[in-house]
Amino acid sequence: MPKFGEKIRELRESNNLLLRELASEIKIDQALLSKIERGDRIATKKQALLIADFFNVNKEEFLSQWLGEKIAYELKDEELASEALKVAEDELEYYKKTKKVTNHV
Amino acid sequence: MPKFGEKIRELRESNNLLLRELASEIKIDQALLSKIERGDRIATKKQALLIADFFNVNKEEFLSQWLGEKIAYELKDEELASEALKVAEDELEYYKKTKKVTNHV
DNA sequence: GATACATTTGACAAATACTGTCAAGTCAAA
DNA sequence: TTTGACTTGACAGTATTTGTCAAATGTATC
Repeated sequence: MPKFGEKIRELRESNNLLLRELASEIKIDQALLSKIERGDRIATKKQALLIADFFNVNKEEFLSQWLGEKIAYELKDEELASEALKVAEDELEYYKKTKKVTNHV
Repeated sequence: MPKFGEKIRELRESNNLLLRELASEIKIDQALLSKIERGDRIATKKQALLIADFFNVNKEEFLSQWLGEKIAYELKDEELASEALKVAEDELEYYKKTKKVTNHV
């Protein structure tokens, strides 16, 4: 399932790094990185950014994949997932038009 | 913004119910219901179901709107929201094909 | 403007979910 | 059967979400 995790694994392997090595570069536990690559856990945004930086890949694209996977993960057991995604698109579209600003994190 | 909350409010008002009355019917605090209608809070799935039942509306459609709003709410401050939604669709699509079963809730 | 009623808002404790970590587990190659 | 790479499960600590209350705001009506 996890496109994002696969991508990380590809990057890591094509750079001849061990889990342990990449984990240490980005300062996370290798067990956690393993889970992220396998799609058992979703990386945090911060982790995704560290990885993008480390491999020097397109940040927007990488983060979109990260966020997309995060959503897919959340919806994986929902029967109405694809209908919901359409609703979400519409709502965000409409929301963007009205340019409303909400409480930021 | 909140299509889902608006929908509830329309249902409630067209049935001539006060916040307090609907809240009591579905056994939640009226302050919470107010927030849900206004999009300040996202209803739980259980709550969405109770409302659908109470008003006797199409459950699939209603839940899709609920879930869609939940996602939209989560993405409201993300710049890459729409790209991410596309990624999520692809991933779920691909996931569906492989029919893998994960740990259910 | 005072009263009455409906709704909204803010703050908070309690419940729930997420994160990182460790130790033990599997697996493959030598 | 040892070694090294990776995976898995369990758990404490932390962060987020949820429900609730009290106070605030709005809105007629007298």
